Amino acid sequence: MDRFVSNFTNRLDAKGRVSIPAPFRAVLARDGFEGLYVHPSLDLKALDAGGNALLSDIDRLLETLSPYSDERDGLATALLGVSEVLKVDSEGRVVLTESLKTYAGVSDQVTFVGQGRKLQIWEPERFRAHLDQARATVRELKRRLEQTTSREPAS
Amino acid sequence: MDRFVSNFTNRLDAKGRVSIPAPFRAVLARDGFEGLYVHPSLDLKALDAGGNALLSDIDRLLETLSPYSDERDGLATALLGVSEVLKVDSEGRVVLTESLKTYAGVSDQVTFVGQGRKLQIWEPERFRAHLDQARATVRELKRRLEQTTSREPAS
DNA sequence: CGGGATGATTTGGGATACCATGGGGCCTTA
DNA sequence: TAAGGCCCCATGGTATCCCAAATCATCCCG
Repeated sequence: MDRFVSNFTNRLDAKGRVSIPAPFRAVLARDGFEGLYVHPSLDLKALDAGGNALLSDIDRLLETLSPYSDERDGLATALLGVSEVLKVDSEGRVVLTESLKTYAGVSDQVTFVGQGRKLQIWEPERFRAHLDQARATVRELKRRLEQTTSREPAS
Repeated sequence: MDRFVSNFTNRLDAKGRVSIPAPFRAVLARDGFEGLYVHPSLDLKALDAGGNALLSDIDRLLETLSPYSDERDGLATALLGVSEVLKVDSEGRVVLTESLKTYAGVSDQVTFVGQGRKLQIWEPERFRAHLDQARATVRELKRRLEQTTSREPAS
């Protein structure tokens, strides 16, 4: 398994360190990236994190824009300019910078959420709320699908 | 990591010296350039800086314009003509020239912002404002991309 | 089916190294 | 000789490393 799956909640210690969940560390190790690449999500109050896979996604996105264009500069600023490459200690922990914690509203606990090629870092309460809302959206979508197609519910 | 990522704010001392953030120094060292190449940004009240990678980007840009054209001369003047190659002292500090500081509105602090192959130098308050604007622009850009492609959000 | 027991993982803390910053003084240059 | 640039060393604060304790999960045996 080479992608981030499931979610884990860990606490920050007095020095602000958090353990990256072991399953996620395994994915990162296979990815081959030294450290943890983290940046604020563009539209959620959460952090996106990952390794080379995430980096190359960002690179690809930047390459679609012409050099020296405003769009590209803006994107580089909004992504690379506010990113951090966090060092991982020998126990698999990282320390989030102040600005990252502020952005995500993190204080003493964080929830790591698998997203396939990347992972997200949430303040636990916010993640619960986000999850509830996402489920509601999905239920709504499912209901609409069931109305247009005349198939029976898939449970 | 071979690109400029994240941002750091450092202060100028009484002699006008600023430390280049250590992670950026590491990138410059790998790039192999002696010193720090700096020029005013073409359209922002900030400075662009870097090493050989930035230099070769500029070269490539100039080559796209026909030799002896007014455009090329103008661009060469605006980039190369106002560039400085700053010496880096043994502690990794540089001294910005008066004209560079004036252009960027720098007084006693600067923010170094990673942009991948190059970095930018900002007066901290101006950078905050610029970042807000860049994020807004990117959100808009992302919305457009999501409409054209039917892929899932990249966050 | 319950109770340990074993190994992995997370959490904690002290020591250490690195880095941003400040200042002295020499040496060049005008 | 005065000014400025440059090199070197000193210091405080912070991040990193290494070792130890506690927590948790899994597996095995009774």
